[in-house]
Amino acid sequence: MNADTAPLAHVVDDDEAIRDALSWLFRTRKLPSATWSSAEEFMAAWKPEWRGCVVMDIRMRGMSGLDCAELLRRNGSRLPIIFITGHGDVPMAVTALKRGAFDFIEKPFDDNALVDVVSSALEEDARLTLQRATREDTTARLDQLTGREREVMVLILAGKFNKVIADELNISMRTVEVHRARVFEKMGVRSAVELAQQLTVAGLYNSVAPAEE
Amino acid sequence: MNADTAPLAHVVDDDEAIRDALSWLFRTRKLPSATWSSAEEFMAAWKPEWRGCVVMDIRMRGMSGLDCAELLRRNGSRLPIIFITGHGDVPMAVTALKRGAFDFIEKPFDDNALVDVVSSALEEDARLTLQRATREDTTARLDQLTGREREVMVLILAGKFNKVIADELNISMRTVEVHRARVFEKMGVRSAVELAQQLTVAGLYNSVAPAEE
DNA sequence: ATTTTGGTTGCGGTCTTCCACAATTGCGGG
DNA sequence: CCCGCAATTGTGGAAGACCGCAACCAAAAT
Repeated sequence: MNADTAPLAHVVDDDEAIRDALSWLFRTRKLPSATWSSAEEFMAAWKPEWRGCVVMDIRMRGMSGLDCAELLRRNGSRLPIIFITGHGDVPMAVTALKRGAFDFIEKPFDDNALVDVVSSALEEDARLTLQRATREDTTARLDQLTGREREVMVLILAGKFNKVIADELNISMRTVEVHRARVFEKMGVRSAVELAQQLTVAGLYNSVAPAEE
Repeated sequence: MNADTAPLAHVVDDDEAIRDALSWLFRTRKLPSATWSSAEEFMAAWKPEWRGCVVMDIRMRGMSGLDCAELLRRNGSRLPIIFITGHGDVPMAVTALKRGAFDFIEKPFDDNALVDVVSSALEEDARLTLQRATREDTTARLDQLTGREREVMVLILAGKFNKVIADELNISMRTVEVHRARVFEKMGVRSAVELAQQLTVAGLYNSVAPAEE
């Protein structure tokens, strides 16, 4: 794993004292971290493949932490975000958490508690990343299917016989067999059951085989 | 749907003025509700089949709202819980939400906002209830499988041929076929693909067919 | 002692799947 | 105009899935 994708706790705070304190804290606890002095700076450098988590002040000069989180989500990031704040109120915390923040911690915070939270955020990201990897592989395979193959696949997943599929698509059974074989080949499976299984673990089942009956 | 299972907004608050205000508010907005003057009273009456949501004060004489929520969860309830509080602090809100509370609202609250939250909580519960129904049906079917049938089912879901399954279990192919047919019959499906599909929508796939390969 | 239930097996046969070999049509790009 | 690709179809055969019928054994229940 190269430096760009190694998991990091990204500290985003416009207060240098806090950055230094957190940086020191994480270093002494063996948690890799990086610091950014503003949301703008962080967002300018951010890349989708970054792993780890974000530890961010809510109130900063320029872009707020909440807005930054929103922007991250919009850009497709799923990095767990831990907000820290000196003057947070309940509605703010509620909003942040309901929008998916990993945690919301008030200053002054307990060093051990914060390290624990960051650790679990890193674990969470590792878990999500792993899950996403198989999902992306499956998506890539799905993308190389031709339109007809996709149609056939849906019917296969509906548990229909080749004969029935042929009938519904007004093509010969033989053609269905060819498509079926190609689908299995491209999806890297050897049976309809394996196909269903793969789509299930990738969490893509419902997106290709809409519920019916 | 009888009176006991009709969706209700259960108001739990030891302040009669609040109970009356909420009761009136919900009544005028056509949201069915019931009131309870303490967590103990509510828990004593509570039944697992209750539908709707809970609107509860955090700070009450006797059992606190947080403890009551914990108790509810322990007893298997998945009712969405909306906390209201006059003197909440950030850590309390964070704790409540991270433990699964639906929302956390400070007094004085905006009537319209509260009604919106309760409405979405009711919708959420309806959604969960529906989902749980299919899940329970599937669980019931799963429960009537014999041990051997379950073993065979797992291997079927692993995409293995009857021949291979017979080999792994040291039984004849014919026996596998019999078990296979019974599994399909008891599960109410007609193919392995449908079986995988059913377990998927019921969210039980991973509990019966642990990831491997 | 008898019945029920779960697990087991064989036979024979039909239906489906899967595959190699062989070909045709239509479309877009070089 | 030729090439590559997607979609299409056919033939024939091997392999697997599925089914009804018939049966045996052991343990548990009645």
